[in-house]
Amino acid sequence: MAIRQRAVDLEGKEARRHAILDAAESLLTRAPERIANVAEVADEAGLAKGTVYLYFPSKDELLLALHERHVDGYFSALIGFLARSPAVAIDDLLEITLAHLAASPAFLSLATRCLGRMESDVPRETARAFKARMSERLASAGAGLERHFPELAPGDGVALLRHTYALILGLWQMSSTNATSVRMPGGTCIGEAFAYPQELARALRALWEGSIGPRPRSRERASPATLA
Amino acid sequence: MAIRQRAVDLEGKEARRHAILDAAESLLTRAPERIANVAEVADEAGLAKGTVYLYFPSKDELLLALHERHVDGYFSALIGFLARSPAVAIDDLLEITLAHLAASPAFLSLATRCLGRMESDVPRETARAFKARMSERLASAGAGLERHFPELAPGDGVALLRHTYALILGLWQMSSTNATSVRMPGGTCIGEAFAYPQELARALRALWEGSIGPRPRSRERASPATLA
Amino acid sequence: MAIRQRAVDLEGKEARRHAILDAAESLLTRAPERIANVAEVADEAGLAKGTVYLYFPSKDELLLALHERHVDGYFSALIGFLARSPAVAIDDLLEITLAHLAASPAFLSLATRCLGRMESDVPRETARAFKARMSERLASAGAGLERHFPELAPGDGVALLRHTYALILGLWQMSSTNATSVRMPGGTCIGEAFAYPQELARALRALWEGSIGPRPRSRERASPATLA
Amino acid sequence: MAIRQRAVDLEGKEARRHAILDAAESLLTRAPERIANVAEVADEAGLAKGTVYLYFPSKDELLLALHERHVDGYFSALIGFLARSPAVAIDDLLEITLAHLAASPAFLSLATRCLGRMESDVPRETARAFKARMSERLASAGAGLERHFPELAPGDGVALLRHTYALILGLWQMSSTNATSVRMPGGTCIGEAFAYPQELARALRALWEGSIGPRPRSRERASPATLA
DNA sequence: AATGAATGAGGTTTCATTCAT
DNA sequence: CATGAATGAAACCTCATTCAT
Repeated sequence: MAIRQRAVDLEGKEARRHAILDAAESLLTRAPERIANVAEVADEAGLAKGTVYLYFPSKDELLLALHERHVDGYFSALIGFLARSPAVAIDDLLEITLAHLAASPAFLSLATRCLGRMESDVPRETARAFKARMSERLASAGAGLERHFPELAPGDGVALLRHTYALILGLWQMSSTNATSVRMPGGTCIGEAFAYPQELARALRALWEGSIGPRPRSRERASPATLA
Repeated sequence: MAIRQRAVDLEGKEARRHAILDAAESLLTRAPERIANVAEVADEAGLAKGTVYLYFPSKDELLLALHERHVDGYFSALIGFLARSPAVAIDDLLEITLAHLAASPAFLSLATRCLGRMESDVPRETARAFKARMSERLASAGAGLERHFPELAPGDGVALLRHTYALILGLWQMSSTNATSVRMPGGTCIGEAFAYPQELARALRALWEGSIGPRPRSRERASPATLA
Repeated sequence: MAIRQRAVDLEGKEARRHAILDAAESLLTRAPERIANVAEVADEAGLAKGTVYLYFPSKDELLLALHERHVDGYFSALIGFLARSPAVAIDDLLEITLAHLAASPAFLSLATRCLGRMESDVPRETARAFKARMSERLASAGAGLERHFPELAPGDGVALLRHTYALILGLWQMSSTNATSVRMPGGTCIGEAFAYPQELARALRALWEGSIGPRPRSRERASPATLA
Repeated sequence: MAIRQRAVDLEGKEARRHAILDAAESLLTRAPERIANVAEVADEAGLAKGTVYLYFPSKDELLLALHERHVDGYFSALIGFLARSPAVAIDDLLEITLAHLAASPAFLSLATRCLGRMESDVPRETARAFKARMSERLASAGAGLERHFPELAPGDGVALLRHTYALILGLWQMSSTNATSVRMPGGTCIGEAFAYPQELARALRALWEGSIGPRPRSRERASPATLA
C-alpha cells in the first residue's frame, strides 16, 4: 500500500515533469525565435513558477531535459529500427532522421541553444552527466549499427553515429538564420542559402559511404522524403 | 584609463577595432568558462566602456565580429594554401584545420556560443549579413578546392567545405564540456569523452573520401600533428 | 532590506502600491530639485528594486501614477465639496485649490515634469489613457459645477475647470524656478518673481468672473488663506 | 580696422549661434515626439559636436535659448502691434497669438519640455536669468497693454499678460498628447479631446473680460483664424 | 506540495561633455 | 577656431531563483 502510494506519487511526479517539458516544447515550437522564461513555461503548464523548481533544479536543467527527450526519441527510434529490421540501408536511416526532425521542429534549435549554454553557463557536473547519458545511447545505437554493417569494426559504429549527429547539428547551425522550422518550400534553394534536408542527405551519404564503402542507392527512395 | 592615442584616421580606427577584438579574445582565452561583459573588454583594451560602443553597435555584434575574424583567418589560410600549392592532399587540409584550431583556442567555443545566440537574440538582419559573408568565403574556398580535385563537379566544392565546417562545429559541440582548449594530453581519451582532433581527423577523412573518392594516405603525415 | 509582509490579497497589493507612491512622494518632497531613481524609491519603501516593477511597468508609469493620485485628490475634494455644499462661492473653490496645493508640495512640480516627459518619452498609449481618465474627472467635477452655477450652459462647467487647471499649471511654471514649495515668506514678492498663491487667486477670479459673471467677494474671506 | 574685424567676428558668431538654433528648431519641428541629441543638432547645422559647445555652454542652455527666441518673437510681435495700432481689440491679440503658434509649431512643445527640465536639471542661476529676461518682456508688453486699456491699473497689464501666457501654456499641456502641431482638422473635436485654438480663444476671452470688463466682439473677426 | 511575491544581481546602452589634435 | 574621438556616469529593466504563506 505504502509502496503503491509511493508509486502513484512517483508516477504523478513523472507525469508532471513531462507536462512541464510539454509546456516548454509547445512554447518553443510556437515562438522559435525566443526562449520562454520560467514564468511562461509554468503558466503554459498550468502551474506556478515556484512549482517548476520542485521538478527541475534550474532553468538550464529544464531545457537540457527537454533537449534530452528529443535526443532520446531520436535514438530510440534509431535503435528500435535497427533491432527490428532484417536489412538496413543508408536511406532508411536518413529517412528516420529527417522524419524525426520534422516531427520535432524545436529539436535542433533547442540543441543549438543548449550547447551554446553548455559552453559556459551549465555546471560542469550537469554537463558531464548529460554527456555520459548521451554516450550510452550512442553506444547502444552504435552496436546495433555494427550488427547490420559488417564493414564496421568494433567501435566504428559509435564513431559513425557521432559523426552523423555532428553533421546534423553543424549543418543546421550553418543553415538556420533564425529559421523557424526545417520545412522547405518545395525543396528549392533561395539565394545563397541551401535546403537543409537535401544538403543533410547529401552530406550524410558522403560520410557514410566514406565510412562503410559505397552503397547502391535504393531505387524506391531515390529522393528523400521532403520534411514537414 | 587614459587613451594611448586617438584614432583619427581610418587606419587608426581599424587598428582600434582590432585592439578591442584582441581584448575580447584575450579574455575569452584566459577564462573560457565565461563571457566577459563589455566593461571588462573595454578595460582590457585600455578604453572606456562607451568607446567600445563607438566601434561596435552592440555586444552581440562585437562577439560576432570576433567569431568572424576567426572564421576569416581559417578560410584565408585555406584559400591561400589552395592557391599556392601545386598539389593538395586531404591531409594537408586536415593539418591546416587542426593548426588553426590550435592557434585560436577560443574559436570553436565562441562559435558555439555565437551560433546559440544567433538562434534567438541576434537581430535577424545582423545574422543574415553574417551568413552572407560566410557564404562568400565558402564560395571562394570552394572554387579553389574544385581546381585541385577534378572529381568535384561545380558546386561540389562549396558543399564539401560546408559539410567540413559543419563537422568541425558539430563534433566540437559533442566533445566539449566546458573544455577549455582542443589540447589533449597525449591524445588519450579520458572517461566517456573522446579526443577531438583524432576524431575530427577520422570523420573528415571519411567525409572527404565519401565525397571525392578514396585517397591513399600520404605516408609522411600518417598521423596528424597533435594539437597544442 | 527585508520585507515587512507579503502582499497576498488584492487589498494588500493596493496598499503596497500606495506605499511605493508614498515613498516616491516623500523623496520628491524632501529633494525637489531632483527626481529619484527607481532604486532609491524602492529603498525608501523598504523594498527591492525589482519589487517596484511588480507594481509599476516602468518608472514613467510610476511617476504618472503619483501625479494622478495628486490630481485625483484635488478633484475628489472639489467634487465632494460641490456635492456637499448648498451654496458655493468662488472663494470656496479658490480656498480648496490653494489648500490642496499646500498639502501636496510636490504636486505642481511633479505635474510639470510629467507633462514635460509626456511631450516625448511617455508611450502614446499610456499618455492617452492618462488623458482619458483626466477627462472623466473633469467631466464629473464640471457637472457638479454646473449644478451650482446656472449661468453655465451644459459643457461650460468642464471647460471652466479645464481653464482653471490650465491656469494653475501654467502660472506655476512661470513662477517656479526650482522653487521647492508654494510656501511664500509672508506673501511678499522677492526680486522679479511673484507670489504664486496671490497671483493665482487673482487670475482665477478674473477667469471665473469672465466665465460666470462678476461675483461679490465674500467679506470674511477677503484675502485667501496664505499657503503653508 | 581692428574694431571692424571684431565686429565681423561678433556678427559671424551671432550668425552661427542662430544657425545652431535653426538646426535645433528644424529637428524639433520635423520630429516633435523626440528631442534631438547634440550630435544631431550639430550635424543638422553642418558643424561638429564640439563646435556647438563653443556657442552654448550646455544642451539645456541651447534649448532654453531656442525657447527664448520663440518667446521673444511672440512678445516682439505683441509689443510692435500695441505700439503701432491706434485701437486694439481682444480679438487682435488673440489673432496674433494664434498666428504665432501656428508659425512656430515647436513653440509650446519645447516650452513644455524646457519648463519640465527647469523644474530640476537647469542650474538655478540660468533659470533665474531666464526668468528675469522673461519679466522684462512682460513688463514692456504689459505697459503697452495698459496704454490701450484704461481699465487696467498700473501693474495690471503685466499681470494680465502673465495670466494669458499661463493659459496658453497650461491649456496646451492639457490638450497635447504627443500632439504634433496645433493644426486642427477643420476645428472639430474628436472624442474627449478638444480643439486647442478654439478652447484657447474661449478661455482667453473669459480671462480678459474678467480682467478688463466685457467687450463687444468685433464683428468681422467673429471666429478666430483657424491655425495651420 | 504548491504558490507567487519578493529579490537583486547583472548587463546594456545612451549621450552630454571634455579635450587632444 | 573647429573637430570628433573618447569618456563614464547614469539609469533602466529582466528574470532566474528563493522562500514566506
